[in-house]
Amino acid sequence: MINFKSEIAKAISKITNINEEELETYIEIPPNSDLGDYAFPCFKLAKALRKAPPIIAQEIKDQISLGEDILEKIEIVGGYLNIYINKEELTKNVFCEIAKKKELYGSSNIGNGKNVVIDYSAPNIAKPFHIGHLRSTVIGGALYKIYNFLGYNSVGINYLGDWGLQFGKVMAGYDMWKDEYDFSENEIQAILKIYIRFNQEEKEKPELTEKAREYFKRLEDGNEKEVETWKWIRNLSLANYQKTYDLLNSKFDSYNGESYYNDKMDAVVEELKEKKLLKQSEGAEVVDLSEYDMPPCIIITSAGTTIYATRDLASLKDRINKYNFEKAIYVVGNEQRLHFKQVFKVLELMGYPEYAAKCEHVPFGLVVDKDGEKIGSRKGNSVFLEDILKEAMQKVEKIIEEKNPNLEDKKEVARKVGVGAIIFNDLSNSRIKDEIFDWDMLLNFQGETGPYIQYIYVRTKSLLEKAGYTPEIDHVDFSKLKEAEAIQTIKLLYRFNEIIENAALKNEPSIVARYLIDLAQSFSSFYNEHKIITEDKAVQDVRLALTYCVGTVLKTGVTLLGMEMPNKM
RNA sequence: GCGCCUGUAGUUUAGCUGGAUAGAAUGCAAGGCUACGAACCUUGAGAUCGGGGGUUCGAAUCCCUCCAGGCGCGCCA
Repeated sequence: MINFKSEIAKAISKITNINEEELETYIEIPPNSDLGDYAFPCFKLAKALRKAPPIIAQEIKDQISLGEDILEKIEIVGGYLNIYINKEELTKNVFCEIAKKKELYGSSNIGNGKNVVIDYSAPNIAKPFHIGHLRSTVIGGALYKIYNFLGYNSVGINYLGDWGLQFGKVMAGYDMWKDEYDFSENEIQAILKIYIRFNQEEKEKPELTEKAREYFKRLEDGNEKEVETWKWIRNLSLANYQKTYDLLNSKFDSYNGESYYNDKMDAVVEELKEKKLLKQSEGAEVVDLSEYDMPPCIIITSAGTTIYATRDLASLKDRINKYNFEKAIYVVGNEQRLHFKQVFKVLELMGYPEYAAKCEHVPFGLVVDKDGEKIGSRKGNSVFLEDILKEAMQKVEKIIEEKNPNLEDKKEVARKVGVGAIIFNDLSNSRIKDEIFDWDMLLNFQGETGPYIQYIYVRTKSLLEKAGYTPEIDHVDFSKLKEAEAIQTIKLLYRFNEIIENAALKNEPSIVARYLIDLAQSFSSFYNEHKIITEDKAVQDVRLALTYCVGTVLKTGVTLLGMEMPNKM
């Protein structure tokens, strides 16, 4: 495909003798398509060239040499150089590329097989998998697919919270109260009930905490009975989580959680000691970070135990050795910003600055309820993610009954649309802001939503089927494409790869989500205004090709976000 | 107290390496199905870009300051 932007930059570079890459970053897309397809703001060069912007613009316009296949015309408006590109050539490029690459259109190999380790989801075993875990799971899952699409080798790690005092609590509670609960139907529910009860009773009976510590100590020491119980609970939880992961289409390459690093932390502590980074402070062993305006990073508690920073360092070292990563991404809540800043700094001080520079914390806002309260497991207002997904599916099924009662595979469509609605809702807004969890909003399928995109896709698909269309670009007569009819949509299609690369650069899947909305809206307006199937065969061919291209890109984009496209809805 | 994040139509928001008229969606008002699918489309009203300074040809965007909300600031993760 022709890269119009870089061709323009190259041509301007020849005239001005300014670095091509620099010029390319200046090129913008005008707010209004009447002002051209690309714009070059000449103010940027005024200082370097010591000339007034309009003069620069005139000079560039007079001297620029770009082939007819690229350039249609250039106009000067204010200090801007408005560049109109050859639409026919653009369209040909886009159509041919999509027909050739199909659902790989937009992909690239800039990742070149380098490993990107993505740490996401990470539920706490023995605690409910609730709505709070949705964001990490969904954002991480989208990044996983996006990086793969760009040629990276994504490694998804589910850093399970499968170790710690919480297990002591569950085991102690289980031994005390197991006869009071029904384990025959839903074992995991019973365990959760025990855990919640333990936490409540613990407030009045501190001796329960002691008891939990004893149980956990026995687990750490490898006592057979506790280890067996631990395995049982872990497997049970994993099987339970898998149901949610199946619905969300989440994949992981490793489930190495905290327990996995249990025996790998001594080495880290030793290394820190060797490198003289550890300091005694208030009975604990810490890495002093005051030089970097940060509080100290605790490595060993005053009780002599390790802590999450220790585990994160151990896991980082493990990931360096195993994957030699190009990037290590942690999709973890905003509240842990400082923690990761500290851990990455300690890694740097340990003598791995090149890897520390490749570590990125990808934070996201809380999921809060309508009153702005954090939704957590402690207050008992927890909503299981699985139940939410199921409720969304039921809601969609009801809508299908109303709108399209004769639809085949209602359940399957309801799953794709309902789950898609929730995923898309989570991804369409900027990561860092809090997400308000509100049933009415979540299940409002109007407007900028997943179902809207799916609906537009289904329309493209049924239209192509009706026309018996197969993607043969050769017979398309591109001169038949009148600019005003579809060019906005085609320009969007052209930018798809740029969008994906930008989303990866910023670790921001919402860029893709919003792009898909734009594309769907753009096509939808086109579709509504113009008959696709018409008498004029040549025009029809162009429009069908466009329809095919839009459908293909919508599907690819949606898949990257972890959603599925229904064939009908 | 210190640090970080957030503040844009009634609501949810895009734009934030400064650039052309601040884009959407929802809700509201009006219109469009004898069908290439109305879960759609078209049109309209609705914004002191949290307040105040500053930097400059130009600020929602950069700097300072204040206000509001959230998160974090040593042995939970």
